[in-house]
Amino acid sequence: MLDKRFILENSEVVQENCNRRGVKVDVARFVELESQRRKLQAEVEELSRQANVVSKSIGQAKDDAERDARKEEGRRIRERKEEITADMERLTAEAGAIHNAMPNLTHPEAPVGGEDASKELCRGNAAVRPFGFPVLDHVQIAEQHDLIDFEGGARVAGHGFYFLKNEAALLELALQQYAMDRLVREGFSPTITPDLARGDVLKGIGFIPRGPETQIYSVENHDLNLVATAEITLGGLYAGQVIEAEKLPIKLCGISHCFRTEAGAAGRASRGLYRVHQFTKVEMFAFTLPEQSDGMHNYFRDLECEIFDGLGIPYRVLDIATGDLGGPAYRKFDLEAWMPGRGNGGEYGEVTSASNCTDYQSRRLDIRYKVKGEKGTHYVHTLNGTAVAISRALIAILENYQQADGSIVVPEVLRRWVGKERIGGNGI
RNA sequence: GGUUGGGUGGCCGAGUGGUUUAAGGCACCGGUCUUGAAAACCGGCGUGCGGGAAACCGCACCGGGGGUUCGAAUCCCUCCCCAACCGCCA
Repeated sequence: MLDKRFILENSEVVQENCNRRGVKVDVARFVELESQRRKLQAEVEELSRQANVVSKSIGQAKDDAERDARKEEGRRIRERKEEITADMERLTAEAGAIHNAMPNLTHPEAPVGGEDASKELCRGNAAVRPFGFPVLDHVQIAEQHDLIDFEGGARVAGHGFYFLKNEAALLELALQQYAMDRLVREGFSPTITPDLARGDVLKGIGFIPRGPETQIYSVENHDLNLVATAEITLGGLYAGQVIEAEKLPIKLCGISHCFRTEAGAAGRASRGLYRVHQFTKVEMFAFTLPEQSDGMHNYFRDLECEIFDGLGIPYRVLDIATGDLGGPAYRKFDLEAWMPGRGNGGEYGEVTSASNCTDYQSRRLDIRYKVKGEKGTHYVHTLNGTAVAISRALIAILENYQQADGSIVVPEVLRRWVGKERIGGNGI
């Protein structure tokens, strides 16, 4: 959510920003409604002031006649106030709907355009391997080694659910350990987060908890929803709080299960583990001072690169174009890992995403900071980034590390947790 | 799931219809004292919105919403949340 005063004073900038991001918003209409609303608010406040004066005078009235006259006057003033308040509330509702639809401002360096305009910034250390044998995709590999049971998942919970088995289960734990271990050494506070959250928290982060378009599973008869990412719970952790400035930046990392309905995603490339209703993710989150958020964003991106370089997986880094940014993001970097079994001869597939949401989420969640000795408070900046989304990382590992003999080499950094160097093949 | 008690400023906490302009304390800021610090003392100090160059002024805010009243932190209704205990349970 943008600062209303900023919108009023910079309506052309805001309109231009919405256009670039492909969001249809009538900023001029908002300015008109909001200006009118402010006028009415001033009137309401003036009537309140008069009514307060009258009420106070009643306590000191000399006799009943005067008291009754004053009461009547107070009643009249408040009636008029009610009428104007009703008008004001109509304007507030309409202006609020427009305000709510406005996306965040955009980083000046973010490439302008649609999805195709996203710009490749760099590639990882590992080169794409030449395979001298027919490449299998992760579904085939998993079947060969009894690693994933999609049929069992479907029987229990329907399409999009699965059981990880054997080394795949160990790999999930290993990836969690690997990512958490790395982040803790960077000074992140490790957390295990709730997998459900209240509707207000979801909305504050920028998700829509209910309704036909929702990506979120919600629990019947409760204001609770299965989280789509630990970004929701980590961001919500400080909702309504005022943080002392010297405690910033706060860096958290959290493990959660992530649940997504994937409504409307039917037909898109989604074989196997790529697009599922549940997966596990290690997430980074930070609360920062405004001047720290750009640096923190680059830091998140670099950590994601380090993590995938450590796994030895080829990837590219994208600076996401304006038209493809979600509402809260000011700028977003994605890592796309090379998935040799994807598409026809391999494709890059998104494995992580790091967003700087500036004060867009903190305004909705009411997360502020206070500088010692200064008056007033300011909104913090929030950032989130994927350390490891297990399901997609598994795809990349299985497909990139497959060998001519059908075995899969376990990435070196994960061996201490998986307990072996190779899945299948000679090592069976 | 049951019972009881709660929700008041950054924190603790008083406050049963108008002397509350939300007491008091902690923390914080400034000052006096001191070689320095601590202590003590004096003063300041909530958030948001609007107006103003500023000093400052106005309005709103005591979990959310609604109601009674000239006037509500206070009374009524309703919802939410938190805690403790009991039951069940990994």
